[in-house]
Amino acid sequence: MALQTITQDALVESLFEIIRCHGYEGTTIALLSDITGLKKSSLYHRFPAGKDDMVKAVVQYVSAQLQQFIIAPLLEHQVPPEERFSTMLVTARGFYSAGNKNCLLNVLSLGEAKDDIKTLLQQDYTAWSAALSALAQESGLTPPEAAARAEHFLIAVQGALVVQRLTDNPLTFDNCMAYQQKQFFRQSDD
Amino acid sequence: MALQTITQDALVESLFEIIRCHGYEGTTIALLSDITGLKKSSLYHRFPAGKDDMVKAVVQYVSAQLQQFIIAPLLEHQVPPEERFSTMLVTARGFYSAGNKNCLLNVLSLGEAKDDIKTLLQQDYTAWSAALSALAQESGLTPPEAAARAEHFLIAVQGALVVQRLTDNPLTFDNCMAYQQKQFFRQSDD
DNA sequence: GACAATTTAACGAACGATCGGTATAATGTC
DNA sequence: GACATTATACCGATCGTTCGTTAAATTGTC
Repeated sequence: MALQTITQDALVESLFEIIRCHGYEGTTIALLSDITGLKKSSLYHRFPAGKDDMVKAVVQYVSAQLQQFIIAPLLEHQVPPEERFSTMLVTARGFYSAGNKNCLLNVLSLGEAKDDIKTLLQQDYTAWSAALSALAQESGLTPPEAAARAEHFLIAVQGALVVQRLTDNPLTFDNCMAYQQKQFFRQSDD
Repeated sequence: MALQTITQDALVESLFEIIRCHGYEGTTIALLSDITGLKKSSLYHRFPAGKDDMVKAVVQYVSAQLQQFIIAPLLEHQVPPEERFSTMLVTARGFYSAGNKNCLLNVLSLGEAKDDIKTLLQQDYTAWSAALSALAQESGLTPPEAAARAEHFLIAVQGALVVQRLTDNPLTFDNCMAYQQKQFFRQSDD
């Protein structure tokens, strides 16, 4: 096999950064070619089904990352719940570059991506939410209240990313996450 | 003057609905033409500077709507703060169709819209946030805490819209707003 | 009020550029 | 030489945009 100039993983990682920044319609094959350094034909060699194939590979890559570095650590029963939550916050902060990079869930659910791609995004959200809900239940909350906390937190994540992008205030995400950490484990009051 | 087949206001309203749904790159002149009923060349007659001109008109239209129906009522000093907040929630719910329609602030800040357009969006966010902050101060909060409440609320709005679009759960927005109303006027606890 | 001159709105057709995609030839490695 | 990979060239379709024209309403002049 001839030597690959770039590994598939590194390539998908590049595609991911472009798509999360430019969205589905804003991401053109020419742009992908420019940034990855691979000519169009090489991209089509790697992804025979074209643009949708590339997007789907990126979504699957992100799903795997989410599962491995966010969801799995959330379910580590030997670690205290508060510590697992803090670990997740650190990981998520890195994933979103302290709130300066967009979430693929927002970007691709807005665009005209195909339905099977949107289904994958929905599954990612559901998985993250379920892990958070399980964590909240471990800390003593009822199932419905745990589900509400999980949803509130993920709403805060998505909202903080939007607002930070809107305002250029680099502390929006961090401030919001610090507040959410307190809220997530607060005493039940409603 | 030759008779207009559609008023400028109705035209901009149509453009707004298309752009908030398809985003900047996803909105093509052909699509605008199909939905408004005006041919492409007629759209250029109304908006000589082209697509950016149309987008800017939409943003200015939304800014005016925001000012008139959201911000001004928030600052009506003769009405109790809680009532003004409730009124805003009703208006915002209609504006976002109970969470089923996107916010232009999110959609256009993601796309490759020109910088002057993004500046307008930023001003809209700032104006809304400032009005909320003033309201929170009226209800007895310190300026920094009032600003934090305003930001938290707008983060919740943006986040709820993203999550509802992601999950197809039609109650996400309403549930989130009901929770935020309680949070906005709660006793200071941090 | 009659009627030419002007302005406005809308249109069909076409522009160059770029879109996503596809051949086919050249390259490099074993 | 076999074969995976990359490069060159090209395709039809669509992108945003511009042009030239027509029809209708307004304005100016008598």
